Amino acid sequence: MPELSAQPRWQRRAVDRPQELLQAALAEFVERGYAATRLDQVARRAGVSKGSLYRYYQNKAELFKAVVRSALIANLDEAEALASAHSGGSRELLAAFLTAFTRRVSESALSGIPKLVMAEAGNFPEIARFYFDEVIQRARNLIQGILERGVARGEFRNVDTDYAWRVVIAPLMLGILWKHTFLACEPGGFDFERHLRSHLDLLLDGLAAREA
Amino acid sequence: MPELSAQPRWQRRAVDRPQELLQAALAEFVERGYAATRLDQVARRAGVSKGSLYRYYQNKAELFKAVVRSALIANLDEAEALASAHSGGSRELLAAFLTAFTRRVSESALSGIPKLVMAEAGNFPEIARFYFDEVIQRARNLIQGILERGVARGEFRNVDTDYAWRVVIAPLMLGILWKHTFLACEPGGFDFERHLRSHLDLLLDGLAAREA
Amino acid sequence: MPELSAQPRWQRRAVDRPQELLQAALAEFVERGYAATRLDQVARRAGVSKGSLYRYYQNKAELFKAVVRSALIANLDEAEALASAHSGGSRELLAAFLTAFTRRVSESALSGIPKLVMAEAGNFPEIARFYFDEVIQRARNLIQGILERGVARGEFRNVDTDYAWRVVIAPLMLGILWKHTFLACEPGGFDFERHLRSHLDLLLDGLAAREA
Amino acid sequence: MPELSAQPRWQRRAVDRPQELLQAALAEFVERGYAATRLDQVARRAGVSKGSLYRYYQNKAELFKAVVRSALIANLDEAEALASAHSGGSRELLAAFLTAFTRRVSESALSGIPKLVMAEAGNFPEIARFYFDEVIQRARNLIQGILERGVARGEFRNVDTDYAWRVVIAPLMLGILWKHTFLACEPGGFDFERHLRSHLDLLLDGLAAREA
DNA sequence: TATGAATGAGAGTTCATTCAT
DNA sequence: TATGAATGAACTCTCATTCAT
Repeated sequence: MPELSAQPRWQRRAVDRPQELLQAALAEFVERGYAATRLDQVARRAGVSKGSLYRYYQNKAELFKAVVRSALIANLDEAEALASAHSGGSRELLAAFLTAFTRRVSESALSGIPKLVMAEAGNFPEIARFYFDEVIQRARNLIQGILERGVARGEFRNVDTDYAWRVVIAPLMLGILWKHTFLACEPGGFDFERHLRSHLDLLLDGLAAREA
Repeated sequence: MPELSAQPRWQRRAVDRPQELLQAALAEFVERGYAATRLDQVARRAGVSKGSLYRYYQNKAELFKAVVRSALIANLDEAEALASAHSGGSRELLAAFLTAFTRRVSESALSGIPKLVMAEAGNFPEIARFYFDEVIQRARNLIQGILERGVARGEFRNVDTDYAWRVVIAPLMLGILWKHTFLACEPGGFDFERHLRSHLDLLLDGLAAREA
Repeated sequence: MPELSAQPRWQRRAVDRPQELLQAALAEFVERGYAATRLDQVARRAGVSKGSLYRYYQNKAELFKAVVRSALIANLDEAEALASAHSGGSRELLAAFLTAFTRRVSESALSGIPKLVMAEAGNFPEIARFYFDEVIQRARNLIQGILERGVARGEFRNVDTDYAWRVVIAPLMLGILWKHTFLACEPGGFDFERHLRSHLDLLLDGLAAREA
Repeated sequence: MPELSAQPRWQRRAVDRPQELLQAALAEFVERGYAATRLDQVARRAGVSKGSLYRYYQNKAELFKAVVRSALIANLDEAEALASAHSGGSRELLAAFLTAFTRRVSESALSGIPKLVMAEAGNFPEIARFYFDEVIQRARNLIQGILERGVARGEFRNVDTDYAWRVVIAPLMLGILWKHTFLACEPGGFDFERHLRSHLDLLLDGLAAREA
């Protein structure tokens, strides 16, 4: 009675497959970069055969794009949600956003994505564009919005918001970079919290001593 | 009949070749990343045959390291020189340094190196370490020194200099990133001068509005 | 329309492939030596693509070692079996062994292995050592054992068995050499049987005329 | 007065060059085999530039042939000389020849040549043929002549001289082989003198015990 | 449908040979 | 004439992709 025997060996979790593949691929791509990533290894990590990959993704480049897309999309919604919680002062709002983002970077493996995008932008212009449109632009809208609101309300000085938003964001990117590039070189490790505090301190109050 | 045999098929240029090869390789590596760069293409760009590369560099990895090393070494001395010109106030000193660095990034092709290092750090730990030791650490000494001097002289607030130096540097890195990753995505281009002004403005005076 | 798509372009033969590859490689290595053997050619001879070789053997050197190992191992057991058939006089035993070995050399393609090992010993010390340990030493034990037994039983003169075994073996090696090096040069060909008879005749009774 | 200055830097010893090159090449070819020998290395060993090689030998194959030829020719005359000293008994003559040859093998670097020829015979049929004609055939004439003379004079048994000569020679070849292939594997080394004694002992008197 | 053996284009690398100097 | 930089064909090896099973 062959029919009686339960689930056929494959199809086990055909539904979860894409997710598992994306996770495995994300890890490998972040670890080694696009070119140095072996599909063989991705498949092994996901617990499937190399051939099966091609059932879900047309080829390596498509897999890569899917990885980036899916990783970003997961994050975008949360960021947006955060942004709409705009009660309170602009100062607090900005701090809240930067804090939330820093937490995320320090904790999640997803922070590998920005690094990946930067590294492969030359070979994948569409990825760069996608990231720019979906991440950078949204971040810009968010930050610049906060800045303009703050200026309008008299909480912030009248800064050049068209460019200032990048300066605001820069230490976040540096944090990502540090985590993925120089962590191994720092003997004492890197304290994200302290970095955040330093960032907020300088950003809000500047370096200059105030005369009494 | 001198005209008969026109110019020779190739020339012996043992002295200049290494430099030419490094330049060609730098351009290709920055454009495509390590793995996607074809030695064939590097050679063609330098105007030699693929085999000639191997007279000067043992293999692809060595060529890569040589590219990074030579590009960095050229820059380090100047940075150091700049640092020793320490007359004047700390505020001016800091501004001078950031300005000089921004100019360099915006003008020279060498700014591709940091991006390259970040992208390949995972596959070339020694390169990451080298960059960290020779560039990052020097920059840290420089910046942190200026900060501490400024604090000591009462020109700056008493900030956490152990971490603040990274915040100071972050917009420079973002500038590099922008140039090499997102320039093509920005319809209006990127104005390094304005970015610098914004950076200095925020860094020195902060966001917060001062009460009268 | 079954005729439309004729036989498949290739077949999966994971079980037989290694053997087929070894055979093809053996032939090529013997014919040309290690360095002059092209993997391309080995693959073609085995009826597979170049890339397939690498599924079964890590690289050329490993393929070479596998060839030598597998060729030897096949033979060793038989030799051993032969040796244990030690009934009868020592004279007959020695003759039986030399005869069996000569037959094998004259008939099998495996006799190319010793020649190969000799030729490549300089570049593959491990192969030389492997051959020495697995073949030469066994042969020595076998022959020297027969000699000592013969001496003990009064069948042989009291010869220097520590060195004599090599003299006993020498004409076998010469036979191998002849087959693989000078066969084409001998207009009348080479008669292994006659060589063997000559060998046994001289070995057992020597050259010297006996006085009545 | 530029003419006054003594010998121009090259031409130093243009006459000796070929000899020096042959020596260097012999050493390299014996050490590594034909294919693995680098002309670069040969040139360096001879103290000239790679390009200069081509002034004396058309290409690698020609150099190889010249090496073999010159190495052999040096030896042949001596062997011939030895052969003509045919006073005394056949037994002594044979012993004298084998002794002389063994000495030569154990001492000179030229014994690498036979090994080289055997190894490369497949790729250089002309070399094999040359060696066969110039060395093997002469050796055969020599040995077979001694054997026939001995038989005719009643000093030797009536052996099959057409094949016996090879059996006589075999231990010499084995000696060469041992020196160049298995020397490193023998912990106690290899005593050529003892090998020779064993050879002569067995060859002349055989293994068989004589009944009283 | 899942597998992984088989493919084959293309990469890095080597080196005999040539030729500008 | 001697040199060694430059060449380029040819090789080993890799791996994304296909397809027989």
